[in-house]
Amino acid sequence: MTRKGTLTTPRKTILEIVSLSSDHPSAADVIDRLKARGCCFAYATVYNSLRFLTQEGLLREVKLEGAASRYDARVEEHQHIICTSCGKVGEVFVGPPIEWLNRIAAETGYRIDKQEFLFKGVCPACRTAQIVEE
Amino acid sequence: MTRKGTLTTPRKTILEIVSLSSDHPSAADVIDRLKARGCCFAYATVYNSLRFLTQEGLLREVKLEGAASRYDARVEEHQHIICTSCGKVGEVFVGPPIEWLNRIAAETGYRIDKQEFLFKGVCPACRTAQIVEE
DNA sequence: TTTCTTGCAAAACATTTGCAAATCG
DNA sequence: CGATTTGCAAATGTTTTGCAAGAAA
Repeated sequence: MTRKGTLTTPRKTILEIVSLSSDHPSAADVIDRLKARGCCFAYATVYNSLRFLTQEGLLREVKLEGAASRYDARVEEHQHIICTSCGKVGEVFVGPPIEWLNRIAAETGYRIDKQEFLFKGVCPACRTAQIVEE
Repeated sequence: MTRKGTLTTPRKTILEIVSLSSDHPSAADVIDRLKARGCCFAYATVYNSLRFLTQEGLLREVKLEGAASRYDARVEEHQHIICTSCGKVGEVFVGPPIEWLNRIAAETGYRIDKQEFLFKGVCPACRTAQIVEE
């Protein structure tokens, strides 16, 4: 079942970098942080490693704003909320009500297997800032 | 308020193409369909037009699977569900319960302004096909 | 004529691929 | 050894940019 590949040095290092980051780094961010540590792997290796780690369930790929995929070491089911003012990404652990999902399934005829939700709004810090500005 | 630009020929044609499509075409799809009609504008013009039409509220940009942005002439609030088997994209008009949104706002501290939901599952046709296969 | 649009080609990104060399098992 | 993984550079796909020429107000 767990047809594991090897947790090689690049893979282990990249997993560690993402795990220590709370900001959902992109591949480019990972490369920057590798450089900051004084080590560096080929682009292809970084992308391959991120794909490998995602397939193994050790990371989750998330698509937020912007073109680049970002990676999250929190693999538990959760969603994201992004601040339209400062870009800060929050985690959302409150799952959707089952009745709502059932209604969608009934109306569309699709069987629902997975959901990816992205909320947009204003984070607490920016809300405070907005009030001060007025 | 409605600081409108001009609805030029390229813009009008591209809006028409997206409006007549029910499959949320990407910029590349639009270019293909333009060619099929025997007319063709510069890449930049297609991208500019799509951005313009989106800003004017005549189209909506949607990010589904894949790298390319796709465009939807249904600008009313709704969400999407994609079949993981055949890729067919369905529309979801059942909005989320307000209590759930309130709970998320309370737990994250964010003010929620907008949501982008992508459901994944199996469409009716593919579900039938799956049953037949067994 | 002043401003907005278009066309074109090049640039900018994000990501993948092909292949030889290195490493793992 | 045979299979997997890496590095590198080039290719791919998507979107943007710079700028001159053209169309609109």
